[in-house]
Amino acid sequence: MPELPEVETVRTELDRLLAHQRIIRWERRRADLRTPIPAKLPIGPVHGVRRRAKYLLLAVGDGTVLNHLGMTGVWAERTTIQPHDHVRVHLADGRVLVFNDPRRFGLLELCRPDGGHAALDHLGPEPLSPAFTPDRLAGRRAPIKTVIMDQRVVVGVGNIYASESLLRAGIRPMRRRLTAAERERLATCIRSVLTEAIQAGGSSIDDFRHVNGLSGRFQQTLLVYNRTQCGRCGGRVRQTTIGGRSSWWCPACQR
DNA sequence: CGAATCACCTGATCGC
DNA sequence: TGCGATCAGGTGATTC
Repeated sequence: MPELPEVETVRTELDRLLAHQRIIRWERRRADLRTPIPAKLPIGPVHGVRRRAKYLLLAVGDGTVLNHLGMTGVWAERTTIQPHDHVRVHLADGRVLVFNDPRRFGLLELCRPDGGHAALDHLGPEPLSPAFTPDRLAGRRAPIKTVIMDQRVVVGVGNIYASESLLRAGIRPMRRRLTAAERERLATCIRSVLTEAIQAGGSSIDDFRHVNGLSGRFQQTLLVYNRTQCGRCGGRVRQTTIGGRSSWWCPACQR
């Protein structure tokens, strides 16, 4: 479900909520996420919440907890208990932070003592860092949409923002081997789409929610994803399966 | 090695 | 109303 803008939105909110707080207990209600949630997780003062790709890293006490929202993972501050609540994090001030994930593609694990984790080892550059250059999109023969969703090429782009970036860049998702000018345009559009989506608090197509339960606003700005009419030219949007994922594109705006 | 396919899991929706 | 088929924003294993 969540791509970079959604994870970054959650990061900001968790960081604010946990600032100057102390975790006194991790209450594990059910352990069966993508991998089992460890029985023992670090407690103590929260030093901060960082993000790498679509992963969240919570620095707590003398350890770091790695979290991925998968498709349907949501963090919420509430004391009630709901179906699919996997973990309840008890804070020293009495508040409770809950991780809820119906589809269980999420992840909650302990990082190595050095703060790293195998899941982070082969990730490409952050799209909003100078390390993400257009030449990252060269040298692959797969459809370009599959290439930009490959987390080894560049991180943070999922199905929604891949479609939106390609619409903005005027490139059809099934195209292979782009020209240098097209790679340049696409890299620029990936950055602008993600930046604007972060500013809008992410997109809530289905399950994504802020920590306070509110929806993102960027879905109002989407031009092709899950649409029948192109938000740019008004023409009919085509839907095709690429790399096993539903893909939307505009034959008039994209070549 | 890269590319393509599938599996993981629950819930919502659609057509009959 | 009920039921089966299909699909959903991610990732990783497997196969060719």
